[in-house]
Amino acid sequence: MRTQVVTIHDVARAAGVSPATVSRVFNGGRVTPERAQSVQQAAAALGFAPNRLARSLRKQRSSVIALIIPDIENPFFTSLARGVEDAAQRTSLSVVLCNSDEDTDKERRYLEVALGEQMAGVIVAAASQDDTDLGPLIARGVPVVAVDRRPHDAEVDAVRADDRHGGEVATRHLLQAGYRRIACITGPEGASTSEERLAGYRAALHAARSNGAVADDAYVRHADFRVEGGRAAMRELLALPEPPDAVFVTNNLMTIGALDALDEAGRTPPGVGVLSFGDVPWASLVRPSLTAVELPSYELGRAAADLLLQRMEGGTAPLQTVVLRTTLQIRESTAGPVASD
Amino acid sequence: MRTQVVTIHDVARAAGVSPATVSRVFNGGRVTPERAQSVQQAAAALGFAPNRLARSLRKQRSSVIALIIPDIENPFFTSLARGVEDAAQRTSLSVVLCNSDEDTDKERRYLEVALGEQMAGVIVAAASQDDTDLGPLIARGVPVVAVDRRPHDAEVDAVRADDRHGGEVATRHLLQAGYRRIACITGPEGASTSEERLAGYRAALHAARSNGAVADDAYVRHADFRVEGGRAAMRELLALPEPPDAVFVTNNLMTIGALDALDEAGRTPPGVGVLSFGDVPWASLVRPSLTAVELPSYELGRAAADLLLQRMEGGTAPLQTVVLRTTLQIRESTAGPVASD
DNA sequence: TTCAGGGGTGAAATCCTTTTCACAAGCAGG
DNA sequence: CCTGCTTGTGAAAAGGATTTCACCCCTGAA
Repeated sequence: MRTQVVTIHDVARAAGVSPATVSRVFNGGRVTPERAQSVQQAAAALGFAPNRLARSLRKQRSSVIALIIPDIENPFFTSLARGVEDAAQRTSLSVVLCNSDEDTDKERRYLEVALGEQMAGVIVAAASQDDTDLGPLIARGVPVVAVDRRPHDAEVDAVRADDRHGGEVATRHLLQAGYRRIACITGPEGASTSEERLAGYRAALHAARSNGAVADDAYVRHADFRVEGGRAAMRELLALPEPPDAVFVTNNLMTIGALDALDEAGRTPPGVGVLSFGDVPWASLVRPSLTAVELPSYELGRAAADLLLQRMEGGTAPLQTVVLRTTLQIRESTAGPVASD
Repeated sequence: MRTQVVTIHDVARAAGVSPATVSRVFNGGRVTPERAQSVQQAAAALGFAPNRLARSLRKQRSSVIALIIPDIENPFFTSLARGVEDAAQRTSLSVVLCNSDEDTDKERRYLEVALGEQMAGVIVAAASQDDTDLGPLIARGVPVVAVDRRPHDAEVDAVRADDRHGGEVATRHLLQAGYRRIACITGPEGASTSEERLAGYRAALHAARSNGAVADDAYVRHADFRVEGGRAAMRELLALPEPPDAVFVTNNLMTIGALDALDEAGRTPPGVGVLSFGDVPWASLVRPSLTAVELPSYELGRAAADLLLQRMEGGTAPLQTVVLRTTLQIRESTAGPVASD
């Protein structure tokens, strides 16, 4: 298993030119056509593949961009990743995905990798609002775009959904459907999406107080954006002396858990209203069908990548925050409480 | 936005030593404790982060491994990715994920990246049995492990499931449940998993011919391992003059599509038996519950990573193929055809 | 006292490209 | 015929780490 590497020197020698010329052939310098051709031939014959490390080292910039997401098992993020990929596809950049697992340590390591590997750009859905430190990347001049979640005080371009507004619309819908004791299962306290969606929920409830709506923090649960967390939170809510008659769950996976817990307790929507922020994966299989705030996951990725590419091309426009709209899809799970309940 | 990079030289100067000594401090060479400490301090003070490109260039090997998967939106692969990550976690290696999207061109590009970036190792679930060329990586001495799908004639370690056996067991179960016109929706012709699961299905049917089972290739459909493909294939099957009374679908996403198509046609399991190879994501929400061949996705990733790490540590053992067992989980969707059907 | 051996150190080579710089040749215009 | 420009080219520097090699100093054994 010989590790015989073919370098630009070998190609140069074979083609009877200097390494500089070979480099120019591959990078669009001026070379006479015939010479270029003989270089091409030599390279092909020898099976030359440029050493990207050397290239990146010299150019001070590699040709891959990193996408750091907090949960690779959440279809929302994989769809977002597709958006990023498709946008990057049109350039010569490759996308590598890093899964921080909602763990700021893992995330830090990946950020270090991105910095140390001189990646051309970074798109990050931050694991934490506070502990995600984009400083080194920014100081080094690496373009960074925050997507979905916004790190607290970082000076970066951002692409996100209108979380607060979505939360408000969702909660108003539950109120209109006749639910009164509306609970909220939201994500970890550090995440901007958690907070904003919760804020929207609170605002809607607050506005409807005179209407008999119950605004009580006993109905608010912070979980971890995962199935298990949603299940546990829902169990807790169902165990309250006066259980909620509806629940607004701020992410898709937790909704799955919540539905499981409901099922376990023998309750089903819309007897207990269930509204998910973000579509549940393969929602078509779920009965009754789920009302959800539709989150433009793919477009978020797409927009983030576009913004990044723009920035990489040297755009000096002031920092932007792009906010994408969510839309409420009303389905069966929020048809209203049953009379006897 | 100054790109002031702190190099090992700067640290050396600040600590009053040579760059070689700084390198030794970070890589475990012999250095007197006090000197080591002053280097640490200088590095911390300057915010030194080693340039991983330079390091990898010199060492001829980077410290990231690539995992190339064909569909990032398939929970099977994301779970597998978790397995790989968790195994790599215990080392100093980082995992980057590349999504080939079942596209051999995209896959080729990622393989080039892996080669050009001198990645420490590659785990690949090949998009194609024939067009996936691992040759250059292998020639270069990069450890490679094939997972789930096996490229045709590549000389690599492999980790996969007992696809053929699983397919046979699944089909036998459908036969025992009383189904007779059993269709099979399988994946693209190039993929080893498609072929093997199909082979298992055929073997089981063949063995049961005397029993009234119909073994007819009109009941076999090749699709693309995605939801849409499964839906389209199921529609075709339902449009046959004599539609099948059960279907064995060789992957999870296609099963979702098939269920959609059944629903659309007003048919439901177990009236039409449905058996999925690979668990459907969040199967707990699906009614009736689905019989499935459970695929040890996480363990496949884990085992592949372990094998890779072993190989990277210079194991010179002969090439291995690890086959992990699948288990049939019998649930409601294959309870047997209704009498009138 | 001398010599062997080993630990700690720095200078310099090395990894492989890209890019700068200098130079030569060719050509047009004066 | 000479100047000035444009092109094409190769030598060499640069990018930032690791690693080899030579060296010094010290200890322990002969």
